[in-house]
Amino acid sequence: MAADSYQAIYRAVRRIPRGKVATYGQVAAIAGLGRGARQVGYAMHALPTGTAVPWHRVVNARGEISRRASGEGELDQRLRLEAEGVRFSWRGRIDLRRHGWQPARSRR
DNA sequence: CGTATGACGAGCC
DNA sequence: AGGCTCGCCATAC
Repeated sequence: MAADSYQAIYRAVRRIPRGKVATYGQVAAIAGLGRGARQVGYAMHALPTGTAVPWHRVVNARGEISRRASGEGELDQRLRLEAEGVRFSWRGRIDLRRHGWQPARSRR
């Protein structure tokens, strides 16, 4: 089984409010992994189909949907986000200034 | 226990 | 601006 780290990551992802997105690095920091952004990606990849975790709200630091082995998931993620009101730019990027989730105690 | 891998990130060319 | 390389670190083999 995957380590508890995954559970911590999923917990962090669940905190992301609807209509907002968080970066892998951000989730990693919240989950206590620090710079384990890659591990977050791993955890997402390990998610089963039909999971309750809002994995689609996790994007990379550029506000784009990360490239994965199976290209299908990318489209699914975009559709889910748009359904929540997240707007994509013509280049397929999300405006993090607008949809980027900012957990309490964090400032910019 | 050592090596390889990867849904990332920041830096350099 | 766009593309390539190196670094971080947990998981898998």
